[in-house]
Amino acid sequence: MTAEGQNGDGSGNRSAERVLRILELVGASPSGATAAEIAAALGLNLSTTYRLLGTLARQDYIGRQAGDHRYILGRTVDTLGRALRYQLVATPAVRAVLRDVHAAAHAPAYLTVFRGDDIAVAHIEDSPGYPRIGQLHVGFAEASHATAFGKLMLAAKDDVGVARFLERHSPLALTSHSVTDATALREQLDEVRAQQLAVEVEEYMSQLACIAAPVKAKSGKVIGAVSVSVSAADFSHRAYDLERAVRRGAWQISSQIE
Amino acid sequence: MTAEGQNGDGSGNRSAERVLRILELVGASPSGATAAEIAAALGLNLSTTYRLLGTLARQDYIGRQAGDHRYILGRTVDTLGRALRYQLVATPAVRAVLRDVHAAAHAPAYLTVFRGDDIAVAHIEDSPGYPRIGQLHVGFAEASHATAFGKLMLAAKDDVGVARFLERHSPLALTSHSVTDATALREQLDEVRAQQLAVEVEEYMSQLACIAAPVKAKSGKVIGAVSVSVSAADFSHRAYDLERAVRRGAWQISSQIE
DNA sequence: CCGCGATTCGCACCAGGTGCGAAACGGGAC
DNA sequence: GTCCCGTTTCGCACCTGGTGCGAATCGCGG
Repeated sequence: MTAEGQNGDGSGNRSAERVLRILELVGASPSGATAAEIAAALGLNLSTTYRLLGTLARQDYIGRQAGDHRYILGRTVDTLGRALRYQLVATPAVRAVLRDVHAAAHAPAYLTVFRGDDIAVAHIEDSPGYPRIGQLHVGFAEASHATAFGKLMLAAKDDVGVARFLERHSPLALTSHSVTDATALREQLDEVRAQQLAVEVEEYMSQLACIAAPVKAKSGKVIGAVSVSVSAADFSHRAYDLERAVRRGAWQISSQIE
Repeated sequence: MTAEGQNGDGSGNRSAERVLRILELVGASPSGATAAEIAAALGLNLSTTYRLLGTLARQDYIGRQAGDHRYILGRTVDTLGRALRYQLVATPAVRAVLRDVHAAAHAPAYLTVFRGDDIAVAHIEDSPGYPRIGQLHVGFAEASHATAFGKLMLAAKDDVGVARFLERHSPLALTSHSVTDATALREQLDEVRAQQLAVEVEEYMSQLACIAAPVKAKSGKVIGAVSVSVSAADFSHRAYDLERAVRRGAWQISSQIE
């Protein structure tokens, strides 16, 4: 290792990283990429590129539309994407709990799972007509200090973790109610820890309020959240019922784990 | 190469293939997999496994839930899955065309893209209340000789291609109207080629009919289909209008390509 | 029939990847 | 606290698998 690699860290392999990089690159261009483009973009030899593309194609990670010589993502990517969704939800029993929460709260119910600084939306149980968190869908979502489950995720971290998060995602003002001051936010998190509950009113979207309870592994570690969203107007007089609903749902899911 | 590889073909690399295999394996187990399990399943050395897992984790292809030591699929997989859907649909203009087809036909409109022997559902335009092809969603779908777009895909192939397809997917009888005889099917395909249109009545699902027109690249090659599904009862007296709608939609999309 | 991109093939070199063993974590159990 | 067991990282020597180059082949449009 003559210290000339553009590869930041020490350990690792090369071709593996390259295939993955290719995959991302192919995914990033809406109309796919040609072998030559890929080689150029990643600084690879053309032969090497074709060999790696072959490996990807053989396993159906990439493919090409009839007659075109551009590579685009393939069937396996689709399969993996679906698998991811299943992994997040795991059991049908979990869905059932969410359905109950939804029914009890008369509001959209969400199950989110925490993954480092990321938030994965595992499941959404909803019926038409309720105020929903805009553009939230199953899959990964941008973590935000302004959502109830975001607060819960942050509250699960220690000071270092919170600091690191804030470095990367500085607290933006999404609405006029968003908390943007780091100290104020830390105080909120203390409150969240004490109550084992996070509440947010119009911090993320105006007119919208959200309440979330922690899902815990049997070790006690917070690994996700059950939450519901309602209109800010409704929130004040229904707060207690909503709290009951999410607490109950989170408890049920927690006890189902493992 | 002492001819002892369990790897069927000649060319290829190893670690690349291994990462991909790991990815699939992790995706295949609903609750994820531990490093040890993966190593065992793929016959890898533990050290190697960790190194490869490290590569995958660093690029966020896999991750783990807080506190658990099982690996599950990560954020990048989600990103790629979404990218795939965009690649299939490409432009908003295409969606607009489908919307028009949907409106004109008063029926669900589908855009499918052909990829070898696979069919990818690129987009569905629908409103509640219409008879829809069961369980069809955006992403890859099993190709079938009993669907209108399946016939179109087959018609785009030469005799060898059709034969190869039939070897792998023998024509099953999904309903009492399904065509299961290879010769009869070939005749159907000739008709499809002549008409540049595929029709199917209750061959795939009873009570359901489907009509599809080919989308062509500027080279003239058939690369996909625009189709609609209606109840079999409706089909007879609306056939002409439906044909117009899909032909028009397919034409518009074809002319938009590139 | 020629020419130009895309794609595959062959081969020699050598650095990246592998496997092994051992060491450092980490967290329950007692 | 201490011991144990499973997980994860580290170091190192060997050598195989991967790379890059050039040439050959394919496929198509003119």
